[in-house]
Amino acid sequence: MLSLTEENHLKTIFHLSSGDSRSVSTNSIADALNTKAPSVSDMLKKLSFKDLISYKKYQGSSLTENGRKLALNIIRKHRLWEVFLVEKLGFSWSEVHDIAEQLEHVKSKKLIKELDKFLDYPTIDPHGDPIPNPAGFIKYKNKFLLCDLKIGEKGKLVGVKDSSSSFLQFLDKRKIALGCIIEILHIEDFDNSVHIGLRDTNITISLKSASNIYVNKI
Amino acid sequence: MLSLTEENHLKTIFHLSSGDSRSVSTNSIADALNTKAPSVSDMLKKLSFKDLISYKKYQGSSLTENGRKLALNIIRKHRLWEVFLVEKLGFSWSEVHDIAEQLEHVKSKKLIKELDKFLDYPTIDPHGDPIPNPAGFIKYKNKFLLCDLKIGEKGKLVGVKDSSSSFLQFLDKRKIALGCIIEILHIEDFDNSVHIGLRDTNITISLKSASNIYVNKI
DNA sequence: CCTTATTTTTAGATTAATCTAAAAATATTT
DNA sequence: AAATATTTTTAGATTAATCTAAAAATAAGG
Repeated sequence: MLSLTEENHLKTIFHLSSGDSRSVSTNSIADALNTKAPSVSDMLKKLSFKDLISYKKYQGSSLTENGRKLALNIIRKHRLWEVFLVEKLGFSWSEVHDIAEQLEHVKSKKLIKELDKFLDYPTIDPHGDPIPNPAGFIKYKNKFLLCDLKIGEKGKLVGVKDSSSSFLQFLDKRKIALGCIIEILHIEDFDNSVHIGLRDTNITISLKSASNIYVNKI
Repeated sequence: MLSLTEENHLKTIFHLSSGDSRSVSTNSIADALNTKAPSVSDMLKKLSFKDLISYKKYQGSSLTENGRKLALNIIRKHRLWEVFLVEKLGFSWSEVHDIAEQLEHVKSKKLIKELDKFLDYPTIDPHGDPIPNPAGFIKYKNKFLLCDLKIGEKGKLVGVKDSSSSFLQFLDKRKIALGCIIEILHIEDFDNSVHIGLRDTNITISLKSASNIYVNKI
């Protein structure tokens, strides 16, 4: 049985390695978890001993197959709970992360099985991220950053890169939500800000914002 | 912010004092929490310092008004989650306790507010226990133990005293559920076992079982 | 009411998770 | 490639939660 801290480390390593077997630095884990490098160093030894990560001193760490399975299971739980909070309890997509961070650690196979059924087997969470299946398989869609579209191209919003609540609320204020059709109208030479067309308005957003929005070209 | 252990101690003191301001012994808390007396002793000091219990060495402890409020809030969460698990996810009443023990510690006022609404403001949990309101008020129904009914009297099952899953499964097997009408047909002189009439069968249960079933006389 | 039994607390250790400060390894830059 | 900077690890402490064993207080019984 994993402790809360062990689970959080596994999940963070997964996210930082982008689901890959890429090696992740100790400091980046510490930053992501709001903790300090020595704490992470200790945990890496422990997770390595349990064969959940492969770790050579000073060389970063990456998930083993076992570790990846466990990480994906936690992420599965997190995302299913997010769907529950939005679909059933009426939360906004900007409010659910912190609550799901707690719910994801509740231990019960049956609970997640029944929750999945109750939600009618969703495949994406409220931010557009794919929900791993019970076996730990995750299906990535190929998608583009809004900033990579050319002028005149249109995309359908399918996700965000950084789903911090401040960015999600920024989108809410502008009525930009999952599924919106966005057209690139113009890109400012001066600061690369992006003029976009929505259903019934045109607005300008910063390059940083446009680099945080995933779309499918249409 | 209370730790998980602090929350569990408060809840246990509430249960052992039957919701009263009665004083509770250190050992009884240790037994209920599957821990040892010295651990409880330490925790009592801490909770006393935080003004959540009143505690004089060697004299047992009881909840303060603050402590009672917090305990009832945890119990509220526990019971709402139990309703969710049974009503929405299809769990049996014998399966929900351990999962609710975890869910009750999730911190989010809004989560419980919305869950309550989603469940349509239930007032009792799947075992017939009353759900405290958000202000920490709990409404006890006056109810009788089945073993206290006289021969010929009838009662409607409204709760169980000890809701251990083994007892609940015992009831399930006999198709005895919340709301059942039970009539006392006969009490054996020899061992005080109780012969009861259900909707379409008569069976015999032990005195111990009959002392664990709450009914409203009808 | 004094002796014995029980309960409760204190004392002292242990484990997990954390930290700061210092040492060691790796990376960078002239 | 030597000097400097950065990253990572080790060393050593701290806090919370736990335990066992021993001491202290209370309760029970003759």
